[in-house]
Amino acid sequence: MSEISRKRRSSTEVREQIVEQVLSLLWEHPLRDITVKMIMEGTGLSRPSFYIHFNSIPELIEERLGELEQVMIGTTMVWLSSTEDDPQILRTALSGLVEVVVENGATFRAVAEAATLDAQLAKTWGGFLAKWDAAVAARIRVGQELGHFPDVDAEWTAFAINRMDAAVLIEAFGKRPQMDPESILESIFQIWKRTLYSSK
Amino acid sequence: MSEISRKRRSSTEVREQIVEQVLSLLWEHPLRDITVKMIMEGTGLSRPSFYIHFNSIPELIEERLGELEQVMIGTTMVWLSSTEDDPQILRTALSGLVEVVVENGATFRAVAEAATLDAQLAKTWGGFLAKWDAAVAARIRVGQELGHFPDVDAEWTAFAINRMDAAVLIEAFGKRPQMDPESILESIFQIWKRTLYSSK
DNA sequence: CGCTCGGCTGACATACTGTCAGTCACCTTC
DNA sequence: GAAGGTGACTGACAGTATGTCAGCCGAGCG
Repeated sequence: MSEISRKRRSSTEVREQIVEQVLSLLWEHPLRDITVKMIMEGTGLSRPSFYIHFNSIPELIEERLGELEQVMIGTTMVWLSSTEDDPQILRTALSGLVEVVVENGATFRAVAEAATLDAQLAKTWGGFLAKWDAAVAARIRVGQELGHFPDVDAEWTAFAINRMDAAVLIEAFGKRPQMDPESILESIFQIWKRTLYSSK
Repeated sequence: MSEISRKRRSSTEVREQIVEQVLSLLWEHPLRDITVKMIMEGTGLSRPSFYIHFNSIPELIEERLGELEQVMIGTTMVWLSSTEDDPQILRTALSGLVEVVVENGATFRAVAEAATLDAQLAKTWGGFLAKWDAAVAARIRVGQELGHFPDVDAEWTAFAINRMDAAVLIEAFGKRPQMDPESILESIFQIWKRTLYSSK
């Protein structure tokens, strides 16, 4: 009998490996099929080890959402903070959004799926969307005050059009094969543009 | 000890009672909190009895979706089959849609939630949405041929705007307290109108 | 009256989750 | 280099849900 000498690794090292494993599983399976057992089989560690590093699968996914949120704010700030009457700025922002979701579609899909499974993530995801609603509504109001945008209700319009973005991007890029990014970008951009910049 | 004399009821009678029980639970709890045990406690029958009438909770929900689909087709046909260049017809159709979801919001929310839990319902829900995509895309093409609608991509636009409707209506009316139907109708109507009838 | 049909149930097998006492590798300190 | 602490790690367990099945029993039929 050979003695197996176990190597100890740093906590962050293992965490990263688990995350990597989850992300790779997410591209191949819906969240409902992913178990802690399945995740840990890909790491050479036991199932309980998962709980040393994360409290649950939804919590792990929630962490990823937080990281992606930063990136998304960065790519859309160009439009949110602009005051010009130029739809191309909006297009740039939406294009950045599309790029982020094309890269991380499985994570976003998992967030949406896990939100129906886990009360905590449901709350976080709802808050995430609400933040966008508020930001877009504020931008619409600025455009209206400057006479650029039509007199639609800023809050409800932001709500509706953000839900479109979320649903479309997740369905289009949440699993492989993904839909064509150019076509998706063009179609949602047209809807945004016609809704807000129709006077042009 | 008193002997409890059990009454036998017809299968359809029990089925209806179970459905009723599920619908009432759905208005008060997210689907993830609803168990077969919880459902059957409200009926005076044992848990296994559930499986005599339904194979699973998602399957029960799927049945309800089928019934609602018929109603929805009825309320939207007025626009889908029209050839006039009048956004008020669209508004009537959307108004009917809003009404159906206001009444049955919990069911639609449950469908969306169960779609992430159950492969079969995921397929049905995807097919349901795809049917609407095709119908709306066809209507857009008709409008374009008549010179009423702008030259957007019919398929992708239908896809995007339908996803908006589904996400908005479910979030707005899927749980109580519901959002204001008039405001929601107005906001999604404006987006549809500006996207398709912008020349007006 | 006996027989069958079908609604119904207790009990079981299975699967996943989350926890905990206890083990073991590695690092510090003396 | 021995002692001791820290923290990663695991086997085993408890809890809870699902779906199934052999068999019970009420109702209607011949």
